[in-house]
Amino acid sequence: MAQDATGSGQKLVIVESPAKAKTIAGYLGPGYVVESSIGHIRDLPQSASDIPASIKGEPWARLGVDVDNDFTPYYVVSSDKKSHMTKLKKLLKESDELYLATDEDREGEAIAWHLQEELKPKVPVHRMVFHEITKQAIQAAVANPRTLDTDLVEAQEARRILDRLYGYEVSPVLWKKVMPRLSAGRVQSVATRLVVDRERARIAFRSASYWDIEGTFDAGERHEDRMFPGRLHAVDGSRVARGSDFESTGQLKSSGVVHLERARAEALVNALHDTTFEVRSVESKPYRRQPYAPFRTTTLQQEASRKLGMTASQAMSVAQRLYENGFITYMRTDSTTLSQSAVNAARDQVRDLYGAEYLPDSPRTYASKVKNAQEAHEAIRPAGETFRTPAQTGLAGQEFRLYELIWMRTVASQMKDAVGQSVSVRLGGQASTGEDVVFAASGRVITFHGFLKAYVEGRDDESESDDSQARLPAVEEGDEVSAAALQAAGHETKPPARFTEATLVRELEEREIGRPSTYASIIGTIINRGYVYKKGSALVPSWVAFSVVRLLEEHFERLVSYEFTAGMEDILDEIAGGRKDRVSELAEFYFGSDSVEGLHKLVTELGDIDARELATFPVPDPQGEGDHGIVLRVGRYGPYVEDRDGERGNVPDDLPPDELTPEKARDLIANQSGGDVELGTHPETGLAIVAKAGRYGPYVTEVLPEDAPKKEKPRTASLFKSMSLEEITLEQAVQLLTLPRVVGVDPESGEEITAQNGRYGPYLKKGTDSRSIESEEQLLTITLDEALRIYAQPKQRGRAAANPGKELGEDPASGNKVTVKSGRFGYYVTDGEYNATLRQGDDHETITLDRAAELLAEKRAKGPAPQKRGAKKTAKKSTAKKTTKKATAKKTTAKKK
DNA sequence: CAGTGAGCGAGCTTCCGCTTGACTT
Repeated sequence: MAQDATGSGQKLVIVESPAKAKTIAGYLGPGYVVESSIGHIRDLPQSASDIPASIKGEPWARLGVDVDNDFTPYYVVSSDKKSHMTKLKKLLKESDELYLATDEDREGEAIAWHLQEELKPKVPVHRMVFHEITKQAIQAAVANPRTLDTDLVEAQEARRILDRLYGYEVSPVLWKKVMPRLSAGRVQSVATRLVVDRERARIAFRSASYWDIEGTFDAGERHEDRMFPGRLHAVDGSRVARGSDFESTGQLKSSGVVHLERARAEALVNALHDTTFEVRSVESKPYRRQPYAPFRTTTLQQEASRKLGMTASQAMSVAQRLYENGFITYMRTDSTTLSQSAVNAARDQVRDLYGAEYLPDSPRTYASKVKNAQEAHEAIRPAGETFRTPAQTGLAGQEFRLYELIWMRTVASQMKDAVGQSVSVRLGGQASTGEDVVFAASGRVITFHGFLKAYVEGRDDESESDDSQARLPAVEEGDEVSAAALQAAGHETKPPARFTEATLVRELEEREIGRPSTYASIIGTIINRGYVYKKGSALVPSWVAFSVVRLLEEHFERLVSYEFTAGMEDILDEIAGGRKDRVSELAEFYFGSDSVEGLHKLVTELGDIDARELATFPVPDPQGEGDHGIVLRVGRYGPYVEDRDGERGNVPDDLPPDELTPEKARDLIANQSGGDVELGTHPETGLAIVAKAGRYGPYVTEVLPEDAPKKEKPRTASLFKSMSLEEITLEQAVQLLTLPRVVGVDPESGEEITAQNGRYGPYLKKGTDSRSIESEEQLLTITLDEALRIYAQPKQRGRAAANPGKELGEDPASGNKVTVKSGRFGYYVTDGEYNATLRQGDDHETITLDRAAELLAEKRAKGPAPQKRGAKKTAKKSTAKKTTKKATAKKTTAKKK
């Protein structure tokens, strides 16, 4: 069995993170070599270049999963992990035993399994697990190993394969129907939908305005806090409406409340000038607040955002540095549990810093708030068996501030509750106009601050936080109180706030979507795809996101339902428990069942997805002006608005969807034509000449009279590269419009030679024979003699003449000359017969003959001409071609930007 | 989204989760 063993007695322990390896090595001592896997070591092929040759020809190669044979996944060692795997193999060779000590969760178990598959150990293998990194825990773990949990690995593979099928099958639908390079996925699509849904709610929102009275009251000089604020609460026994009494439609939803308008509120203020108020009631309730649980990834991200203004990824990268340098425990965790030694350290610090009266009798524990928590790690806390105070760390800047936050939160989590009294006072009085009015004042007195002494959580809105509320004087029922100031105050109900990074992450976590290691990058994904952009800290969806979300909702409803992931988690749990089978679950997802429509069918039957319809939205109409007939369309070149007459206007990329109104749209349409530069009238035709910015760049055109026959098209001409919209003169425009210009007649053939500008630059044309010329200016100046001289030369075909390329040498296979050339799709090598585009990682400057020969050989292997391989294949080919066309068009515009 | 003239090689995009550096600015 241990024939390869060295007899050295050395044991190899593999964990996931290098920082962890370092710490654990210290706890295990000599005889153990601790290395890390640095996360996952292999994965399904990510792109075409990763696909192993053995499966390249398969129809499912693109997926990396053999959907027809039990969804067998094909894994490849990621290129950046190859050298690391060599190192691990070498270490294993020198060892007698292998401990797979990856995290004890679904992904960790899978990493352990992949390691075993890839390392093929011939020595005994143990699975070792621990949930906290203390000497005790580590030594206990190494003494009590178990075996690999293959059901858990199955669950991970199911998760991985499902995500691949979802992502790699649905994304191409978006390329075809919306735009190339878009993406869909179990997590990102729901995240995008959340942002879009919120924007929809904002668009549908109708604000309501309401008034009340703000007062400052004076309880008299015998009170310490004599002045206190109060707000109008009721008039003649009916409660005054406040924000929460209104629907999002602006309608009042509560009955029996008075909706105060400005005039009534101001009249009341006047009628209360001489009123003396009486305390009608004083209600006091005990107040008690428990400390917050220690940080996990999402709560750390939220507080770092609220208190330190960090983005989710900034918070994570600062935390990463703290972790690597041994200041905090692992920062990607869904657990709020503290190890015993951490609890002790926190309690010690409470006693030292705040005194024993702040220390609860027994340690506090926090139940997990996360339903699918995998609890492979501790909560995020200061590292070590005793905590360093921030000052003792020697840290500075962001690292200091984040450490301080983590330290305070951890210590506070082991402190006593804050207790006090919440007091609510009602003041009554009579207006001179006869109404009975009631004002309300509320306050809080904290008698014991408890944990609030150490830590107060930030708020997303500016409502009162836990430690700040007005103090009220100790008034009693029947006391007289005067109003020091009264003022009518107007309010408006506000639409639901946009998500920020932090609130979106919190929402995703609550819906069990995404994992601690991915929360920050989800934001990056939806921003990079152009689904969402940041306006300050708010996340605003683009119109493309509206299109994509609508397509997914209408055709892949289940996949973007907010419950999909939760349902998947349940199934994965069943698989992990050995009660369900990976293959049949994936088969149901992909091929469907009686109750579920399969993904495969959905993505192959796209005929009824009407792309134009999906990309068309009526412009929101908050004023209710009725049928304004203006729509927004998401076009290839971005969003634009179009009115009934087909007049269009570009919508700026940074105009938030909820700010687009019919009025704004009309503005955009008007400005579109207003953006044209009127140059004057043509001296001969009398027509107005305008310069415009067009799809192919700036151009000039003439404005035909309204009554001109439809057939008649205005003359147009692109500006020369030396001209600009700002500087062009009428004279230049008139000259441009003379193009195409007749240069003369070829005496030999009798054909007319003309000079004009075209797609590929300036050229001459004689019948069907065309020749490029050097400069645009020549279009206006070239003489017949010069033109004839050009035609006397043989036609230079292709780029070959202009760009002969660089010769590399002779192809050993064909014996042909191999050259590198630059073409429409970038650089390629050719041997005169076959052409092969350079791949990612190839460089046209440095490419060698060998590499070129390799590329050409691959090309040759594919056969000379595309072979017919049955009707199905041909059909597929034609759709592929269509996307190609789209992609090229998109590229052109992208460049222009 | 203005309208032009030929002809040259297609190949690839995309998912979620685990981890760090290696990059550039």
